[in-house]
Amino acid sequence: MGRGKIVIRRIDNSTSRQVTFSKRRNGIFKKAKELGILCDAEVGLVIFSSTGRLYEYATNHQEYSCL
Amino acid sequence: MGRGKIVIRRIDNSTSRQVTFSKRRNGIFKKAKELGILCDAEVGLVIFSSTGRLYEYATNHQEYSCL
DNA sequence: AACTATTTATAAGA
DNA sequence: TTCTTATAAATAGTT
Repeated sequence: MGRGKIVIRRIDNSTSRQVTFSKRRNGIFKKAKELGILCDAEVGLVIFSSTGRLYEYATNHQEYSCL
Repeated sequence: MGRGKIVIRRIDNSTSRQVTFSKRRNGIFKKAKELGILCDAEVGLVIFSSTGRLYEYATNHQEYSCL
């Protein structure tokens, strides 16, 4: 989705790769949250960037079943 | 995305919820794969449906660093 | 960091 | 349930 169609292969330019990583990481986290809410699913997502930085998400449908 | 705009809240109708789950699960797995390839990232994704079924994905950038 | 032209995902319908 | 398609949403390239 964008000005041009892209082929899914490693982005060689590291600046472009970092920009795309940032945009798409946000996108997939949003999708994960939506899936959890819409479909009452539990979702865990863990991402390591190529520089080794960690990003993570997990659904938290608060049940408090033991209170 | 679709014929109408939706609000992000739990889908009450279980048939609709299942259909949406199936569509969006496919979508997010595709996004996970693309992110891994495009950005050379490592991605792990685990999803439990509301019926308790497990779906999972992890990148596998084959390195064979110890061969 | 914004913008926007375009591609992609998908909600609703068949 | 698989296919279609109108429309919403994501995002690639640009500024």
